[in-house]
Amino acid sequence: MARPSNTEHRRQEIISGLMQAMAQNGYEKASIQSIGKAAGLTPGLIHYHFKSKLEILIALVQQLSQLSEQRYQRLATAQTDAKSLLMAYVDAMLSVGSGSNREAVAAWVIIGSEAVRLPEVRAVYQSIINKHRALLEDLIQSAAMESRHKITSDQAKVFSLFTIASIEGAFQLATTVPGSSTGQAATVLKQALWNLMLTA
Amino acid sequence: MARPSNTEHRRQEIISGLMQAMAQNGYEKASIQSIGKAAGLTPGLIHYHFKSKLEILIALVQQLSQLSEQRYQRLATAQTDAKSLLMAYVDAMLSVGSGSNREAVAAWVIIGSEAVRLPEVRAVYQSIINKHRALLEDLIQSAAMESRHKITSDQAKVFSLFTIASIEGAFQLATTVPGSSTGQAATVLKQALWNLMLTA
Amino acid sequence: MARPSNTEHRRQEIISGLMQAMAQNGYEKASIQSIGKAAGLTPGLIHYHFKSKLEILIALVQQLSQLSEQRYQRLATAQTDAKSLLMAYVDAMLSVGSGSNREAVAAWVIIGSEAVRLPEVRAVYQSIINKHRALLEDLIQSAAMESRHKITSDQAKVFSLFTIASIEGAFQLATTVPGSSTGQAATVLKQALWNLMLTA
Amino acid sequence: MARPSNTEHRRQEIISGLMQAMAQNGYEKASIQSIGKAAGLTPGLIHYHFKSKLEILIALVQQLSQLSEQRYQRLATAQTDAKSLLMAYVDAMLSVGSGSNREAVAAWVIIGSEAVRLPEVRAVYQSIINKHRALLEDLIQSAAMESRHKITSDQAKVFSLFTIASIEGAFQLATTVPGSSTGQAATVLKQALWNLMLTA
DNA sequence: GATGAATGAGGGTTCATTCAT
DNA sequence: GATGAATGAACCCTCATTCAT
Repeated sequence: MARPSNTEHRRQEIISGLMQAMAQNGYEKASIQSIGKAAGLTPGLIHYHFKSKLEILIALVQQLSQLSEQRYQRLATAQTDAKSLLMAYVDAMLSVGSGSNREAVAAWVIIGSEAVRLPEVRAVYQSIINKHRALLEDLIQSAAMESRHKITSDQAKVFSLFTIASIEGAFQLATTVPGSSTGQAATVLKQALWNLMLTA
Repeated sequence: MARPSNTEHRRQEIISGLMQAMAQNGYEKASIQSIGKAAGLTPGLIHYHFKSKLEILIALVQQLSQLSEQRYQRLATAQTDAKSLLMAYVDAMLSVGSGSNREAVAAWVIIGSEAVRLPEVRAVYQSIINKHRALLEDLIQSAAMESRHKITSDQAKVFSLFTIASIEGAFQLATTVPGSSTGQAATVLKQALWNLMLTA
Repeated sequence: MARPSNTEHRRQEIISGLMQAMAQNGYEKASIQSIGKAAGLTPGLIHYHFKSKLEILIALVQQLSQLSEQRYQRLATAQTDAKSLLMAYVDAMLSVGSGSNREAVAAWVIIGSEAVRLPEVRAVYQSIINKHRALLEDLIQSAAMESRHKITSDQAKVFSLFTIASIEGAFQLATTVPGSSTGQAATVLKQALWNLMLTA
Repeated sequence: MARPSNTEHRRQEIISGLMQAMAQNGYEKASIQSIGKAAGLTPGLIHYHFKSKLEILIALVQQLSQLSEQRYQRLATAQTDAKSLLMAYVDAMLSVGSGSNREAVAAWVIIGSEAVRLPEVRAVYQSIINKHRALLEDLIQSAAMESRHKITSDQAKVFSLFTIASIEGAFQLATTVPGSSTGQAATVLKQALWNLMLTA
């Protein structure tokens, strides 16, 4: 009797459409029209599934966050010691190679700058960053303990933020500067982070 | 009698107006009207001094770049050894404290994301980054030589990019995440960079 | 086995839904969605029972008219003399106290203004007003005769229109101006109307 | 040097355009396009002079209120006694005959119903009504005193509201019911009001 | 140099209505 | 009867840019 719902599927299409449009033109210039064209949907339908363009953006932010977390979880299961877990984190964040991921990285860079002005985006962005901070502090403390180094809580916090900053910056450069690769960034960051912990 | 030209002054006011408006609302939402309000000028006058809104943005990018270079030059003159020069570079980039500089940092973060989609901005952004890369490679090589460490050209390149990424990322976090400071970032980055060079 | 028709029940729910939505947002802003939400029905179902939104409005107009007529009939049966019938008419129109009736009054005020522009609404509205005019003229003539006053047909017409105008205006004020009550309006109108007839 | 401002003139054109469009199609259906067509202006220009459509409506409400007050002031200067002043008030409100005034009356009826749902309109509408209430109470008290009748403050209040209701209702009928004229309404209302005061 | 009115294109969003299920 | 996805047109509004003054 009732028509079956395809909302989840459509929402996913729309979110992907925004990601594509955003990677090319930024958020403001990613018009509902262009999102619709990328997703093969009409503007009216997009607003049937999302109340506003901002809501699509929020959904995209959350999805990108989930994907990177999944990448970490996948890499993490293979590790046995704490140091490897920490390194796996860096790899999970920066090992983005495929074509669709280029769009994801570009979208994430743009999200970072939208977080500057859009309170709703900023809120979600901050909560994601804070989740990463907490995770990283744990990883750093565990790795330090494992290798019998003393690290204060403050140092763990600072190293954690530094790690995140390096990753975000690597995304920025990877998106805008030819000849910069996130892969190399991962290698250096892992080295730098470990050095920091040893010399703390 | 012709009145004395105040073009340069006006252009400066307009550039500052864009910076303020952009720090609050991003580039796309920084309307000519809002730039005018921030600068105390009318829309018509803005287009008298700049052909287009994009031209103002380009001018702002160049100006912010010059300002950071001047900060470095000022710090550099006080240094005598190569390591100190390298450290001075990091400090110059990240020692941004005053209120008006908060706007500059926010504007720079937004510029980074506009570089993703606007070819003209990307071109200028890349040339700035490349200038920094070249400078940093020199600084790193010099500092390494000074302390009698061997660093390959490739390593210098990678360290240089990593340094820039960490700085850009620190700007991003400083603008969007409370509790993150560029000052702390400078301290850690200097430590990390020096460690990298020693263990290279 | 055919399921028993609930069309009449559904139609009634939809009409009530429009009344609620209209009282809050006016006719134009009473979307099919909002009517559906107020009635607990889906947009598709509403269009199954009504060809168009305008049709629902027409049905509401007629229903409100019937309700007020029923109120009059109920009050009228208790009266024995012509003057009391006339007063009962005024009371029936203006004695609207309960909460759901606040919505009815608001809806009626809005209907009055929709009658300005929508020919279909205007036609129904006019026929309702004309029915009231005819009834009132009769009531006035009867009451006048009963008390042995001579009233011309023209005077009856004018008094009748004046009465209706006072009632409609009382609705308008009751809906928009705090401190105005239809109850007080009824008292004064009855007094004024009777005076008019005596001094005619 | 500077271009002379024609804002006031344009604003007036726009307000008149809204009045025309509203009288025909109501407020919601009076699109910025249709207002522009009525005024010979482009939509963009309308928004240059008014921040929003609602702002135009508010301006129209205030203007209509001022016009009716001016009509009263003009009639009032010719009067010497209090009763005549009171009657002049009724005449000023209801003596609207010319073609452009038909539009004004229709617009006012629609405004009354928009006051039901738009808080900003309601606020202005209420303040206008309250100004009239205060004026009418004064006029009624003065006329009563002049003719040596005692009227309580409460009675004056109630008569004042009743008068306003009758006027608003007369507008409603004049706009939607053929054969109803505000002129006749004025005659009856004056008679009714005076009777009320004498028999109070 | 400077003003501010004016344009025109395009933006996000709403919504009555239709229709496959 | 009932659902809810889908459409397409229209709406209000924003804005970079132009230009007469």
